[in-house]
Amino acid sequence: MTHNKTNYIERLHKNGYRLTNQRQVILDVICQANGHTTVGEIYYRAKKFDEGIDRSTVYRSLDLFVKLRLVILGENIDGERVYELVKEDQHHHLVCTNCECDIDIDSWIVEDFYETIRKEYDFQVTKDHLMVFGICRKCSE
Amino acid sequence: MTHNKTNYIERLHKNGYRLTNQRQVILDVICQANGHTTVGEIYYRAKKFDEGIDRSTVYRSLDLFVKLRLVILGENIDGERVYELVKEDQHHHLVCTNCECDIDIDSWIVEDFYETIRKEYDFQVTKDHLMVFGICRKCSE
DNA sequence: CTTTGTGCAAACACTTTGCAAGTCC
DNA sequence: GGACTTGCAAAGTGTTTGCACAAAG
Repeated sequence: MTHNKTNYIERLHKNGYRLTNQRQVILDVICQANGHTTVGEIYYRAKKFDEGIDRSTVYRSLDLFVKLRLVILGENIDGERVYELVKEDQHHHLVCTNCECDIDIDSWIVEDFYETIRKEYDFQVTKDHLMVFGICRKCSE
Repeated sequence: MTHNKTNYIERLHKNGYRLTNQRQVILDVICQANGHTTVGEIYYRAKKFDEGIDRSTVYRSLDLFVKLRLVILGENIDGERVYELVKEDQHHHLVCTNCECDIDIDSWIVEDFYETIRKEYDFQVTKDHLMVFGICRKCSE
């Protein structure tokens, strides 16, 4: 687990929520996935740690985590929701539609892009997590 | 209707598909919407022209239009599918999450961004239609 | 011991599919 | 006429909700 335990326990408690075993498991699973994971995958993996866990619990926990900004909600190219742990540094992704690999990109590239948009159109981009789809080097060879 | 009739009839016929009244209506409706429209909205509007039209027909037609590249499939910030007529020039969008306005942006801005990604990561972006969410000038005042 | 969270089951919304009847070319 | 399309109905998915019981603090 690379995620900081005390940090998210605190975040929950401060906001009047409790740390349950299920929430623990779900966070761990998202962390393990180390990238973008779908609800189905999270549920499937969570079952290995807690056989009795329910889909609704997964949905409810994910909603909560997003609200508390512990995880980020995005979409993959099929339009499915994908979840990912929040990290300290903003980052963005290049997702290959062929091999499904996921390359983190330096945020300056995206920042520059957003900055240009702000200058040209006076438009403040709020989405802090961009996913760009395409073909990676390996797959284009 | 700003869309070119002969053009899409030809496109259909060339690929062995027929122009039905329903398909006509659906294309017209997307054209009228003049921006991104959801399936629900398309269905709702199409009903005004053809009371008997079925949801499945809308879905099937949209799939076909996307396949024939007559319309583009995207997602709005809620993850819903949105459809839009293909225009000659590539373009991209700034969508305000507050007032829901939709600003077309010059494609050079996006091209530059994609080009940087290609140079830095050898990654060929394939998505030709980008939607960036944020707050527009009016709403930020 | 009080409040929050869970599992269960049912409801919901959105999308897809098989098929007989209808329609375009 | 023959292949392509449609409407209908039903089945799939994925997600949300109400409620009684369980668990956290």
